Formats: sequence, structure tokens, C-alpha cells
Amino acid sequence: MDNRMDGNGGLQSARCSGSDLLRWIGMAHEVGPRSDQVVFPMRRVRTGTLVTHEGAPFESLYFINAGSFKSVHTDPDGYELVQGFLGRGDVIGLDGLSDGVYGGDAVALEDATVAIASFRELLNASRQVPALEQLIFLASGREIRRKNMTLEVMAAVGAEVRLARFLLQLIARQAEQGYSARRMVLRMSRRDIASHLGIAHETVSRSLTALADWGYIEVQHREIEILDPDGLEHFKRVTRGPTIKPPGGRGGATRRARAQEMARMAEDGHAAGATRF
Amino acid sequence: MDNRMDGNGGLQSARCSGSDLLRWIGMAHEVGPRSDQVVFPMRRVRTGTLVTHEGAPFESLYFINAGSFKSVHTDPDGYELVQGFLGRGDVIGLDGLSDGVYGGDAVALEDATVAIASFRELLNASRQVPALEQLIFLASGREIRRKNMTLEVMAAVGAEVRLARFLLQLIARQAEQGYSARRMVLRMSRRDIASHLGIAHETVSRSLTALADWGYIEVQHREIEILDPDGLEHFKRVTRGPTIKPPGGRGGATRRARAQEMARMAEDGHAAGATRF
DNA sequence: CGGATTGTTGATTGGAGTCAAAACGTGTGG
DNA sequence: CCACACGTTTTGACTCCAATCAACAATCCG
Repeated sequence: MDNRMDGNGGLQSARCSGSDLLRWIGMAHEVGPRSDQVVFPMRRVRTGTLVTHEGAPFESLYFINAGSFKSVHTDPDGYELVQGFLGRGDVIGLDGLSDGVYGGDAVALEDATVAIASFRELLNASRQVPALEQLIFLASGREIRRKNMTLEVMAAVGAEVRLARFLLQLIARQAEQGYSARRMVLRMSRRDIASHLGIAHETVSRSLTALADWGYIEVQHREIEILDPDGLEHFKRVTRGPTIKPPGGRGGATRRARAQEMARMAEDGHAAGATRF
Repeated sequence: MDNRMDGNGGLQSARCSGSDLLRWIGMAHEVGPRSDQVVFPMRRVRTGTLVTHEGAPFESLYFINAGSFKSVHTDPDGYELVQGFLGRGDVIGLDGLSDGVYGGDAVALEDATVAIASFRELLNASRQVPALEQLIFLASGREIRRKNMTLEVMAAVGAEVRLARFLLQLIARQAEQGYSARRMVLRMSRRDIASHLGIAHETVSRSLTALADWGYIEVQHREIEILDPDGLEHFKRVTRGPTIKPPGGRGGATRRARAQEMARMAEDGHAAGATRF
């Protein structure tokens, strides 16, 4: 029922069904005639436009059909923090469930399309279509899980490791949607990434070239190609001292030393991480 | 109906009502005769015991009545990350809503009491008592909001600022529950705090003494007293360069310089932050 | 074509990670 | 109760990574 591209000459109906929402989020198995009957208005969002405004009263959830967003929190002093990046299948506005106010601005990073689901109406509809209730629970759980993954990223010492984890998360999400697991386009600026990772934007730039120099990735502007997925996957695990001591225990290597070591391995024919443990 | 202490000689009934859950989480206004009829088993949890196990199938949500917990994620290499700390009114296990598996171990930091709510039964009950559905939404939203606050903490440059933000968050939550807004007892170890904040545990120790030296707090073992709430509130805003440039613009002061400046002010009679801006 | 934003690179220095060791607290068992 | 082991916390010394300041290139946009 997603008749956004119904081929009738650009007349976009700007509506979608509950079934579409279920499909976008990965609950296609719950689609049925009941969920087909529930309709939601859709909205095209142009780059830079805000879908939710921080502090505005929570009314609706926005289901992303296409495009991507960043969620930005601005504290009272004007400092900005990028709370996360959202794409197809993600839901905007869930933090409003807590106190009835959106917790950040959702800014479109590219032209996008979202379905607008009034929370009240969504709840009403869920009495007829229980899957819609599950939809909210699933989305909430994912949001929490996603935040925890972000914590893992920021917990990493070493900017290169943080960036490696970030890139692997992005590409994994993209791969889940059926796109390439090797090539990607960064929709956000270096500065946005820096804010999200808690590092300086110069460091993002330097770390990208470092990962490229070590042979893990190739960088051109905002296009990234993963050259050595296994090596990068291995490299992202470089952290500070293990809480559970390794049995063999030559734990003396610093993260930098390990990074350089891995870089050397990578130069010797992209073998880094190819070794199974 | 929370008859944990029903005064009949220590016989604890180990049960509570849906109304209790609503009260703990701050939805007392939704309490009614319907929610009284819904009952949940309760469980005492001793220090160090796990309530949820990472990777175990999601079945229940655990509502904390008393005590506190840490949520710990262990990655495949054995590195541990403290995802958060939970106390009265918080809900354990919400991340299981995403993929049906708990995302971390919930470890009791002290003897605690929780209500066990089978998610399936909770949903069934919510058909009779809609407030129970709201309960889950509210808890989810709060969890997301809480994670975003943790991101703010970790985004701070400077270990002392991170710690200041962390302490202010803890004390704010405690004050919400009606306890002191000045004195608190840290239930978790320095190492746990370090893991949560993404810094070395030695740095936690040093930063605590630094905040104490500057007159913001007093530290004795795990007991903390906020000596200068306004000063600490002001100090926590010390961040890196503003994204929105200040009009007067003497933006050259480094965070360390500002920290030392505030320390001097504090020494001159705890005046730091007392000035209104 | 300017102007602004974005991205890259360099030099410098402070801050925090790391290693080390000791003081302190806690719990256990004799 | 003491002795002992173990974990926690603190403090010190050193090194090095990343924030910062600065300059410049590249790109985007009106």
C-alpha cells in the first residue's frame, strides 16, 4: 500500500498503511488485512528540515521510509550533541514517551520521507491491530539497544577504534536493509560524527586517513569502502586492559603499539584479522 | 497493596499489585481499583546476584522497589561495559523488547527487592488496565532519555566535568525519589563508575579528590556530600568550544584554565557559581 | 564568482592512560 | 580476635594521544 511511487505520473498520494510500517521495521510477518486498513499520512522532508523540535509537545511518532536524520540535543548553553543517526526503519520521537516532550531536534540529512503516526491514534488502532502495539515496543527496545551500542563506541579508548566501531555499526545497519556491506556514503558531516563520538572533528578526519593508511578502508569525500572487513572487525576490539585477564597474558602491549602492529600486518598483504582465533 | 512490610511479624507476602508498580514509577494518579486487582510476585535479591543474564531469552520486566543495580554488558572478548545504574522506580530488562534477548547482566549492588512482571501477562492485564500499557511506554521513554543523558556525560571533555555531571545526575534522581539533594552514598565501585564514564578508574579517584579540593564536594569513602550545588552545576557546563559562538567572545580560555579559575573562586569562600548569570 | 561551510594537515601542549606501589577496607577462616 | 588474602582506593611518575590553535584546500551554494 506504499503507493509513494504508484507510477501514475508523480501524483504522490502521501499515505501509507500500517502494513507498510510493519514492513519497514522488519515485522512483515505480522502484515495482514487488518493492518492494511490502517492508514497514515506521509510527509516529504527536505534536507535540513526539522521533523521534531526539542521541547515541543510529544504528539506523533515518525516512521522513516526513506532518507536519514540526525537527532541533535542542544543544552541550555547552546552546546550541541548529536544523539544518534536514524535511517529507514527507524522511528523518530520515541524519547517523547517519557515526559511528553521531544528530547531533541530530528534534522533530515538528505531528502526523506516519513509516515506521521499520531501516538493517540496509533494506540487506538492497536486495539484492532495488536501488531501495531508490538511495533512500538520493538522500536523502543531497538532504540535502547542502539544507545547501548553507542555507549560501546564511546567507551573505546583511541579515536581510530571509536571510528572503526562507528563505521562498522553504520555499515551493519545498511547491510540489514539489504544494501552493500562494503560501500557506504556518509550522510553526516565530520563535525556531526565528531559530536556523536565525543571527539574533535579534526580527529575524525585524521582517524579516517589513519584507517585508510592502514588498509582497512578507502575514503573519498563521504564515500567509504571497507577494504578489509575482517581486519577492521578485529581492530575495533582494541581496548584498554581486559577485566578478565587473558590466559597467556602478554598484556603489556599498549593500544597504540597494537594499532601499529596491526597496521604493519595490514601492509603485509591485508592479512590482519584474517587469522581465526 | 505493597504488603512487604504489613506488620504481621516479618511474614513477607512477596507480592505486590499493579497499583504499586504505578506508584513506584510515579504514575500514582493512575492508580485505581482495577490496577489493585493485578498482582505480581516479588523477589528479594541479594548483593551480587543477577536478575537478568545477558543473552537469556526475554520473558519478564523487573520493577525495582528497593535497592540498586548495575547493567553490565560483556562483549565477546570479555571486556565489560557498565551500561547504567538503576534504582527504585526503574525497570530492568527493557532492552529485551528489541530482539527477545536481554542485552546485559543486571547485578544487584545491594540487597534489593523487585517485582517480576511477565511481559506476556503484563500485556494481557493491560487490556483491563490501560495504565499498565502506559507504564511500559513511560519506562521505555525514560530509559531512552536516560541513555541520552549518559551520552551527554560521556561527551564532556575533562574527567572532572564528566564526574560532576554523573554525580549531579545521581543526586537528581535520588532527590526525585524524595531523598536528600546533598548527601548520597555511591553504591557502585570506582571501577564501575570508570567503566560507565569511559575513563580509567584511577582518573575517577583523582577527579573526585579534585572536585573535593575545589570545594564542590566532600568525599569519604563512598559517601558524597555536595557542598556547593550551584558551583557544581556551573562547573559541569565547562565544555569544549561552543558551536554557537558567544557574543562577547573571549573564547580562548581552555577548559583547564576555566577549571582552575573556578577552583580559585571556590577557595575564596565558596563563591563559585553563586553568581547568577 | 565570491562567500561560507566543510575537510585536511601541521605544530604544540595539556590531560589522561598506563604502570607501579602502597594504604585502606572487607571478609574469611583458624 | 587476629592473621591473612583479596579487592578497592589512592597517589606518584611517565608517556603519549588527542584537543587545541592555526592555516589552507576543497566543496557547496546562492
